[in-house]
Amino acid sequence: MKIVFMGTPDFAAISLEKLISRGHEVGLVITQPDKAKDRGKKVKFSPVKEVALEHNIPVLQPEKVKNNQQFFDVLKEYNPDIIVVAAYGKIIPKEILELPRYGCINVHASLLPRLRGASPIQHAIVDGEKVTGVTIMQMGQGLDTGDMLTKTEVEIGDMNYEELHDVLSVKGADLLVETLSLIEQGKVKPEKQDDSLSTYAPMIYKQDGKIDFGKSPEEIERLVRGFDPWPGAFCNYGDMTLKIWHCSKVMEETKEENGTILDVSDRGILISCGGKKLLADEIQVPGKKRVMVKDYIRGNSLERGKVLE
RNA sequence: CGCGGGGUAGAGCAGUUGGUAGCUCGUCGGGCUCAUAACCCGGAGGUCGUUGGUUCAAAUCCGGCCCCCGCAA
Repeated sequence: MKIVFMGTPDFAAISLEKLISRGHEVGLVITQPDKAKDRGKKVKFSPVKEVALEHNIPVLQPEKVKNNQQFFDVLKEYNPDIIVVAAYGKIIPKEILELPRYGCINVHASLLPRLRGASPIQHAIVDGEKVTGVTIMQMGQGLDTGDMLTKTEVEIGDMNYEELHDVLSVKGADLLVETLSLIEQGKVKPEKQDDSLSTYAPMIYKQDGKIDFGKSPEEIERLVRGFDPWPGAFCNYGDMTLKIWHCSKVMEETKEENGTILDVSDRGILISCGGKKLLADEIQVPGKKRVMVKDYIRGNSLERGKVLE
């Protein structure tokens, strides 16, 4: 089958790599335009573009895919049998979805209909899901609402965002290869999503990592874990931003104001939250690397009694 | 040229009116103790990111380069 691949970040790059290594005919790759990111405004290629270049596959980076006749014409001329989409980053118009013989399929990192949207991996953790996974679906109208073709499950356990992301990206790539072969053999059985069971995983912004100490230790721990390593959960210690990279819940009660530093020791910072306690043992301050609290307090001080906001 | 912080013993930090470096922890050895993440004594461990320059003398002043990180995108 002639395949067009549309994707942008690492999650998608893993799938693209897999397709190529399994000998699939990927003749065209679509990814987001290069952007000046990070310090010093360096222009970086998307991971998907890197993989495509490595294998000498033509890359297109249209600013927009909707109402872009020129782009549409190129796709039409290539005449793919199927378009594989994985975390592309833009809504794909109906005319493109209907262009290939087998339409467009999407690799989505959740067990649909749960966690539809832009950041299913982080939210799987933050929302407290026990199990998540990858769903390959036929793309149609609506956001991640298409018919499901195949699924694979993963138990979250105590994985953080990065670990879960890595597991899902590999599982997703494997599932994609399997699914393509099922499609070729005409063995897929599309299954409708039950909208009543759906949840939504909206795009994550840095500000979403702000810790609300009014929440329970469990919720805060999930936020910290789900946002590790990006964008990270943080709070304010005086006028300094304090990121918390790892913490655990302590099931003792306290009547101290939420956010109060109850104790500081080699074990970590004991913080009052939601009437209970949270022990943060790995932190980071501006300009420094993340570090265990026991190391941080060797040369820095954290005042007991101070209230984190 | 986006703004900014930083690279000093294994770890976290101090030391910038220039005079070859110090603290806490860890580590090694010894002591005390029923015992200890406690306490006492002693030791090892540092080309002060790199490279030029100024100087009698540079971690400390000046220039280039490398690397790490926060913000903003």
